[in-house]
Amino acid sequence: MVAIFRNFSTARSSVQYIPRRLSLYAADRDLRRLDGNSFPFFDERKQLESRLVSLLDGCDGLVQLKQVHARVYRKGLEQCCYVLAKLVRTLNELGVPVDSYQRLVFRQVRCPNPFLYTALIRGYSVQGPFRESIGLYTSMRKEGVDPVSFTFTALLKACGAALDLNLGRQVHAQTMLIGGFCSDLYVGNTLIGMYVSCCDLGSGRKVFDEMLHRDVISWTTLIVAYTKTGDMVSAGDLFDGLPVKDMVAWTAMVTGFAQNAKPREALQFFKRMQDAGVETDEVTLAGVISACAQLGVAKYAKWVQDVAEKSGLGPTDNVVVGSAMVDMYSKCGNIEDAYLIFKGMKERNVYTYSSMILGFAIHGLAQAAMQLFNEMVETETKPNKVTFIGVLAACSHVGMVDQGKRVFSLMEKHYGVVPDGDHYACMIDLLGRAGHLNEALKLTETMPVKPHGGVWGALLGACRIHRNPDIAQIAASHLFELEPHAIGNYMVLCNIFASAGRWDDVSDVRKLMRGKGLKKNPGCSWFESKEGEIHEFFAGDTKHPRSSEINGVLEDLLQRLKGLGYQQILSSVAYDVSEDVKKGILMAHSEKLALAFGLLDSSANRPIRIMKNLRICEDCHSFMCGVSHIIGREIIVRDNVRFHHFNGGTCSCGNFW
DNA sequence: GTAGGGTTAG
Repeated sequence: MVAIFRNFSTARSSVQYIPRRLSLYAADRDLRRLDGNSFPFFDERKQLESRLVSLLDGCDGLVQLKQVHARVYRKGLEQCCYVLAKLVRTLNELGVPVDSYQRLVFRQVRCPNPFLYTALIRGYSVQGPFRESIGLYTSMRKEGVDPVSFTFTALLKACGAALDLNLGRQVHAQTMLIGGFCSDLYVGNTLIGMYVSCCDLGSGRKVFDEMLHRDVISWTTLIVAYTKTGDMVSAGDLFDGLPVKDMVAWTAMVTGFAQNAKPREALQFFKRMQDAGVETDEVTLAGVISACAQLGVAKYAKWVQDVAEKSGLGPTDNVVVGSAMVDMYSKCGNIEDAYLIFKGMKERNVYTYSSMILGFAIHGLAQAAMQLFNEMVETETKPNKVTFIGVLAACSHVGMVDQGKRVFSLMEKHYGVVPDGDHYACMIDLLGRAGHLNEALKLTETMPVKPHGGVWGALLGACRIHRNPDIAQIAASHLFELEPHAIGNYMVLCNIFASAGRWDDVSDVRKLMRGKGLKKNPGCSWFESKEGEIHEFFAGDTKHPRSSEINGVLEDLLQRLKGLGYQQILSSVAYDVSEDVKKGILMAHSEKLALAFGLLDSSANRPIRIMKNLRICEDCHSFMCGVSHIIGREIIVRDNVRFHHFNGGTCSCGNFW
């Protein structure tokens, strides 16, 4: 593929490339120019052409389109590139495969003009095979037909879709070589897009910097490129310099923050956007809702639903907003509201179903998830890879090993979704949680794709549940290579060694962490008060104004639980200290502080909702179970992985998390 | 002909 365009720089002046087709095309063009409007025949023909084009415009199905095509023939316009280019464009829009119809139309034309060529090139650039676009461009040039600017936008799009940077560079060179196309605004913008798609942000930036004229699209293309690499600072700098900001540019920033796990910044930006009087549409809202989902706070969920309803973009009628809200409510711990939104939606797509299935999964409602999946496959909505992650996760969280294995084996055969590393991670999780650690290890070592951090992490997590320090060491050695800075992995291994009383190993891991300059993430829980304020608690925290009341509540709960036979689980402390110190550490865990505050603050009969940044420990889990029994109220804890619904002394996770 | 989207397991 080196320099496929080598010969074309001189194509226009080279006799060998100006054969029959060009002369025919030129003759046709000249004839029409000479004809002008002086002949009544020409006017008639023009009218006929326009009528056929508007007929094509109105076609919304292949049957209609074929009828119009037959009419084109009957009227003797089967060589008219103006009408045929429109026909090809309409076929492209309908998603008809280029080779099945458009190419046939094209072959019957003796001298295709640049627009007909471009229409076909565009077809390939959208649906592939992308390289066919280049092939067509090559023959176009061989025939001496000059490209137009949107020939290049189509070609560049194909290069971007094919992720072929080399080819993109060659097309870029062509735009400069054959006559100033690179100064066309559309071509410039598409060039930036091509470089960005091919992961060459530097070249995209260079095109942007050298453009004579830019518009808001040039800026936004680059802003999005920065947000996708996680560089929100550069994105923000560009945005600040953008002279006229439109809704799309604002949305790119809001969504960028949400996608980079900065939900508070996303909401702040959205508020700025509203203050600037910029309109909101479903895409903006999708980003805002995703930010609210990450915060997991009921107050924000209600607020954003209000905003959506007021903009006429409520979840009932808008599938994008609705799907995002299903996810948001389930991540706010409110699976009932998530399901209400889901049921109320007029249209549901793969995002809607996947969000709901994942919602059921993280709330431990495996049967509901399976049932919904079965309902889904009876609709026309095809499950995708995320849907299967939801289904497998649901099985995993309740130990439905056989069901999970069955789904996994049918994924590719029945639904055409090839299992990737993520799906294998789910399977390792499923087997490992259920205690089949050797089988899980074997699958990890024999899986057809290279296991990533998620796979070894699932195995390590299973070793923690089933206290297997030996397999844990194997998993951890891979993890420390793949994710050397992920503190959680080191902590899990510490905990596994601590539970086994292997304090020398604990100390080795701590040394390893210190050597890499890693520090444990402090445990943090938060609770939303009646007034919608967020109260944050760290482990061992005494800074809260009601700290002494909180301790009083905890002491009282502890005594009452002890009366029912509760014993503190000292192995949850990964420090080699005395029993009394361990007991003290356990009672100061952040989720216990949040629970006590929740009891002081919230209204009776309402569930107490606590959020936590780390996984809940065994002692807190057991404590929460007991408290839910004593107080007769539901306690919902969202840890970094899933939700626990504590009710009447048991948890929805079945002590299996 | 060019820009922004919601769901991802440990």
